[in-house]
Amino acid sequence: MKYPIIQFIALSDEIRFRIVNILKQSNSYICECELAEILDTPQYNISKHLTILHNAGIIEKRKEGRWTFAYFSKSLDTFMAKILDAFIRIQGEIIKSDIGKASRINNCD
Amino acid sequence: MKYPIIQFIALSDEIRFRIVNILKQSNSYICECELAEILDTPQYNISKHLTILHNAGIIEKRKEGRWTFAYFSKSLDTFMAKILDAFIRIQGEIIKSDIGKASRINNCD
DNA sequence: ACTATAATTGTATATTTATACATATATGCA
DNA sequence: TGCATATATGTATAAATATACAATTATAGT
Repeated sequence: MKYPIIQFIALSDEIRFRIVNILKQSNSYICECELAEILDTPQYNISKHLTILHNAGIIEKRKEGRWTFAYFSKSLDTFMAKILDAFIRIQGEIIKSDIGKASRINNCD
Repeated sequence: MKYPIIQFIALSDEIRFRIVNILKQSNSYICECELAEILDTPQYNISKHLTILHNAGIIEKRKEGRWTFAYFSKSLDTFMAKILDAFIRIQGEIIKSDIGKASRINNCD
């Protein structure tokens, strides 16, 4: 792939977009099993989507015991972070609906 | 499609991304046949990709005689325009290469 | 050591999407 | 009117991608 569209590909799937949205808006780290529950999809599905998001540099992973926590990449280029900020602002309320479902969220700071 | 990823889908294809990049960076309107030439792909292919970009609200079309000119949407939400600005800045030189190929470009203003 | 939980990975299938091809429409000009 | 150019569209195929399923690895607790 010659042109830099890897981030757009990563964000062009509904489940992946929702994952990023949850991580970004909640500013927290969440384990795979939690994401599987929130998004109502099997865990192996989340696992594969997280790999795609990670390869695009949008999220990071941290293993802790049995759990793998995902969080919005802190080293992500500021511009890319702004892109997502802007997009979330543009799109308004629709993409906020998942946040409430996250019960066991952990503050990132 | 419940979540607002239509723009990401539109930008997640290499040919479509290059079209948007050409239109955005050159700030001009370009006909389909010209795009087909620049991007070295059949005309019907460009036609279908333009439809997808148009449905995502990223580009506009203007018919003039035999030609259909495409141009970067002026009514596109300012934030979305900034998203693309930022992304182009992030990605640097790679996405500038198509611009030189456009010989018959027309200023948009 | 055994069991349960969490995640990963390989493969196979289903779905989606892009592309190819044929054809149709629309315009401009001789 | 006839012809060339530009675009659009329907359908069929090829390619890419997501999902399902099975199996494996890793960790924690009993």
